[in-house]
Amino acid sequence: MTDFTLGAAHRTLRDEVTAELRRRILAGELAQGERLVEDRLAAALGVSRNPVRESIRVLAAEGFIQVVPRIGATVARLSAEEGEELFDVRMAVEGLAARLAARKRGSASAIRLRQVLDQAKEAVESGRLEEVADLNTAFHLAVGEAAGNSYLALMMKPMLQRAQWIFSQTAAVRGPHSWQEHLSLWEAIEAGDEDEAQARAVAHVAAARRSFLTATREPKPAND
Amino acid sequence: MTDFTLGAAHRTLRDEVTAELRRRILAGELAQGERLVEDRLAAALGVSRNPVRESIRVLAAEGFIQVVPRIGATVARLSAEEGEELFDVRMAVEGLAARLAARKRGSASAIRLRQVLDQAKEAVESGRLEEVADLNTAFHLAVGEAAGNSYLALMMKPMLQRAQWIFSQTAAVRGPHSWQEHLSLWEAIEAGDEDEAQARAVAHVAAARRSFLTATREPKPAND
DNA sequence: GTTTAGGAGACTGTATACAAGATCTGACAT
DNA sequence: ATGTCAGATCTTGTATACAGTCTCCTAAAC
Repeated sequence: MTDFTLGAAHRTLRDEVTAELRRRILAGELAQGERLVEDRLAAALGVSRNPVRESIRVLAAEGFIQVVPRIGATVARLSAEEGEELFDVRMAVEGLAARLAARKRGSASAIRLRQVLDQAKEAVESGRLEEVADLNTAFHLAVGEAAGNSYLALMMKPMLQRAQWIFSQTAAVRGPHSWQEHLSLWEAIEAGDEDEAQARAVAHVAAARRSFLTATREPKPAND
Repeated sequence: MTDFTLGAAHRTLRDEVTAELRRRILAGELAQGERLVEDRLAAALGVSRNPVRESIRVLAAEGFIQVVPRIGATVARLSAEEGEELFDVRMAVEGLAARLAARKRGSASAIRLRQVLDQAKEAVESGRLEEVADLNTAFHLAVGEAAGNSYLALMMKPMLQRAQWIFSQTAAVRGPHSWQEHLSLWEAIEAGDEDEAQARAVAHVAAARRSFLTATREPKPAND
């Protein structure tokens, strides 16, 4: 069978492997610290070691995998502290993203924001939980893209995926309340109110941090 | 000849190729948009295509290289706008880094700050220009590491290298004045004054932006 | 029982091979 | 002169091969 995607739109095995490994890590199917043996991954995914190796480098650069030369790769470990630290970075970065998005209101990518909100509303109501998590990341990323700052978007993507990972690991789900805050952030962006947009984005991340903290401090033993 | 580095400290060819390609891009030896043919790079560096390919993925994740499936890799292009945009991100991120570093003052990595400052003073006085640029990046990164936030440091590294690239491309050198600001930032961090540290870091980046803007607006034609 | 040497097996790092798509060249048709 | 089509060439994507190192187990020495 030949492939049907042409030219630059072609998805290479490497891309698919990268996406699949990232998905498995985010979904918790690959546990923190778990050893990643190239041979076995390659066999499991039905490819050779080469695409797997390239994927491992990419995921290592994104911080999901730790590589030690001549020893091998493992899924990264996230201590509770490291989890909490990420929220500080997010507040700074996402605050900026919201501000810039408000400044640039009406750009083409602002439409995408509304789309994601609508999709999410539907997914929340029908209780498709995993999809909701993806849409959450998609919304935050869309804010980054609406900011019209190419490096900001580039850098936010792995940051937000890492945030999603943290939440999936701690089982701290926030539910519809979080989407209310998204809607409120969207309104501020649409209104072009920079200060308000930044404030709401920061408050939203701060709320997420609180729910992360209560989730880690009580139900589950910290994993260290 | 066998290698002398043992265990995890071993430097693989991939690591060396990555470092060398990054260096060539930062130094301008590889021009923006330049085509990167795996065969030729491999031959030029005396290795096989495999380490080169893995390097390309890493540098693409860092934003220095653009990869199009089945077409190939090119050195990324930086428009003047994209260059300017990075400063916004830097102000947010480095402001946070300085604040956290001040909060954590006295940590082991704070000593490193002073070391870099001393090395830089020497390098500035003897006019070793390329080394000064590296030390500038090293100082900013050291602030990030002194913040004691693992993701912050991880994410700042490519961001600062990108900043160094931008400056090397525009030939906007700031000289000793910049190091005065570094010293001043260091003092605020040492004093544990969070607000002042953040303010000085932001002001420092803002000053860098101004010097970038004057450099691009006048002497050289923008490369778009 | 503990320690150490040795060797088998497992795994990574690197090189090479091959298939398929992308690009270029030049001839031919209009 | 312009456009288009076929073939040759270049380049990437993927698989396979092999060498060197690391790990772990076993057995011998103390």
